[in-house]
Amino acid sequence: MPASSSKINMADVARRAGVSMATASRALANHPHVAAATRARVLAAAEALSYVVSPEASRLAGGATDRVGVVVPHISRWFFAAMLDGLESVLRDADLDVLLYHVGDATDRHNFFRRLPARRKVDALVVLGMPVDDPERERLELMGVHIVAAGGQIERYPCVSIDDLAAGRQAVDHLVFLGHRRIGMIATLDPAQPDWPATPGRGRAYHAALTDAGIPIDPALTVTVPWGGVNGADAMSRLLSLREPPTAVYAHSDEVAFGAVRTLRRAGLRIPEDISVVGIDDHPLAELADLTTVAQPVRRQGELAGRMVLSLLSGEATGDGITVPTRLVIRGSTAPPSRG
Amino acid sequence: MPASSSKINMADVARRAGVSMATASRALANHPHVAAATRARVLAAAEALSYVVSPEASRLAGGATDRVGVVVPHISRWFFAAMLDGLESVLRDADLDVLLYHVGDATDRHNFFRRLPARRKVDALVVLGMPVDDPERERLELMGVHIVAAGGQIERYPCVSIDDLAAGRQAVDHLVFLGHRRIGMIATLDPAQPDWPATPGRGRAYHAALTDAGIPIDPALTVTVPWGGVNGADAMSRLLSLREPPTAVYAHSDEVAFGAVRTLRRAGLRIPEDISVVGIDDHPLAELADLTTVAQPVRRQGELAGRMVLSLLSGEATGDGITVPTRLVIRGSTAPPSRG
DNA sequence: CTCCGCTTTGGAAGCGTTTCCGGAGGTCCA
DNA sequence: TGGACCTCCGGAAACGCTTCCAAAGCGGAG
Repeated sequence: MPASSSKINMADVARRAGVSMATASRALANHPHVAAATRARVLAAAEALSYVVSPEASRLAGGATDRVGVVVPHISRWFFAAMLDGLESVLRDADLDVLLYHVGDATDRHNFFRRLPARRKVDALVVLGMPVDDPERERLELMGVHIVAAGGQIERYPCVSIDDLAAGRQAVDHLVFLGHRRIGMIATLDPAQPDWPATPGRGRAYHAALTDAGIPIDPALTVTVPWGGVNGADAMSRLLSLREPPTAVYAHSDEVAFGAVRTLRRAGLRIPEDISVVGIDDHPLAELADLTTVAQPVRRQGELAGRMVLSLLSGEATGDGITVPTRLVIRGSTAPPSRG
Repeated sequence: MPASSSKINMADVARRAGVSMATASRALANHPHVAAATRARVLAAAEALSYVVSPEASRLAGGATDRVGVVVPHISRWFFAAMLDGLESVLRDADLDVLLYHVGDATDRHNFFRRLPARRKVDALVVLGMPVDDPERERLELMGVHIVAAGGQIERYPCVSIDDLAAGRQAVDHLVFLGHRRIGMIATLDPAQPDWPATPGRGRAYHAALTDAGIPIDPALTVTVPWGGVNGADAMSRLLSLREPPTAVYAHSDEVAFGAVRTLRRAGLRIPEDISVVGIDDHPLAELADLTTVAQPVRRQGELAGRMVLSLLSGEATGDGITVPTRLVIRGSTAPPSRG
């Protein structure tokens, strides 16, 4: 039992390599101005002793934490989980640890931003699908914490996301193209941030598409509900109870569309013969449900956000943001309306 | 601009409170043998200076990291994400930070366990739905890292999970009770750990239930596929191509069942009139899909795992594990067979 | 041949806590 | 009244690293 295994430190490595601690530190940290041979000797010694630098000591002495925080409003939603997946893979490959923070409502968020930077726990922060206001941002930058946004429509920060307006247009234009003129919309809002419409672009797209097609906008055809499948089902019920129900429905997200489909099926309506349904996201189950949708590369967005963090940490300037493309995926839930 | 705000340390607090650093440290850490008045004075000083102890320094000097790691085989699957959600909420309430590690195949896992404990990055580790072998466990315990398992069938470690055998029986017994005698099973395996059947209990349940009901077991009625919706669809196709297809299907998880449903619908079969389908998990979309399933409290399991970590960290002994109950949820995807 | 400047290395001063050790004062009982 | 013991507190030594400052070695320009 190598009882020493837990006590070896950089001094041991330095001794074994026949150099000073200063040199050992430089070699291990890949600093310049270390002779190749020396560096190799140090690395070999470290390997032999299976030595790893103590993150705490390193950080205390001025190094980086090698940790990045991720702030998520809803951990268990597919969208965020998939994003997190991509993000984590990139960060892990770069030997960075991922600290996960769930931040629900505005109060949570406020507390979070107040406490986190206190003693730098992370080198960078990735904020998924929620806003960051100026004071918060300033505070973080002051403490040397970089910040990247993803999956939201945050304009003022380095950010990777889709173009919600374009995505929405792909969905609604598809319905218009099929000949629908009475098109319902199920918009969603985040229950945790009720005052902040989750995806305003998707709503604007609806109006723009109808206007462009010369279709008058009937406010009764828009229903806004908190995100979620059952709420989507409720929304659809409301739409069905209209004197003149829509012949097609545009849901802001696939999960909501699934709910709508349930309602329609229970009402005995056939999809797409009696009514068309289109969603956004391309949730993995959308394929199984045969749902027409607008696909967005979710995991990829997480990866890109990770890359962004990496370049930020390495001092490179990043562009102001990346917009990833979306793509209409036509499946069996949409068809021309049966009657004019 | 309080330029000093980022430089205040415990010495400042101690000075302001008129005590030594030793006392300040004890007061802040809630140690005994500190006069109440003194403690109050220190706390007030800390508050006034909005001081927070440096985790790095604290750890370096012998404290805890106040971090716990979570190891997950698949971040974006609902099951793991939901578990993570519950876990994070408990841990965050206890002021512990959550480090997220995605570990895919066996190689990943090996590397992970080799590297992690090197320099204690965490006080405890929660392993979600994957095995931990004895050497790994020993190593961790040696380094003072506690370990808790969840969502798996790991018997030898403090662990929270459902009883897979019981859950499977609830599903299959239900089909038997309805009068089905020709029951198919879609079993899954984890693509990342092909040699380690994901949920052996669910398979055993099938055999036990049929045997108890005096139904002979036809190996052709069992199809094993990698986890996932599309694979579930494939499996169902294979089952349908049998000379004598089943009148009911038991899928090891809801996502897989969704795939099966798709295949059945495409084949023009009605559910439940022509064929019954039952899953396990009670995925949020199962309700929308009207799928009969066996519900398990996923988020709750995460919370319980979190509590377990908490008591482990506070030195309390935990029982060897917690088994949470499952519950059959009968929806519209199951019914008696149409013909004997 | 000397001086300048560059690369490479070592010494040592922190970084901000925790905790061991010891001392001061007070209480309680014989 | 004199220990024995306990509570409360301060001094100072770690903890393991990074980096500033200097110094040593060496090549080439003048």
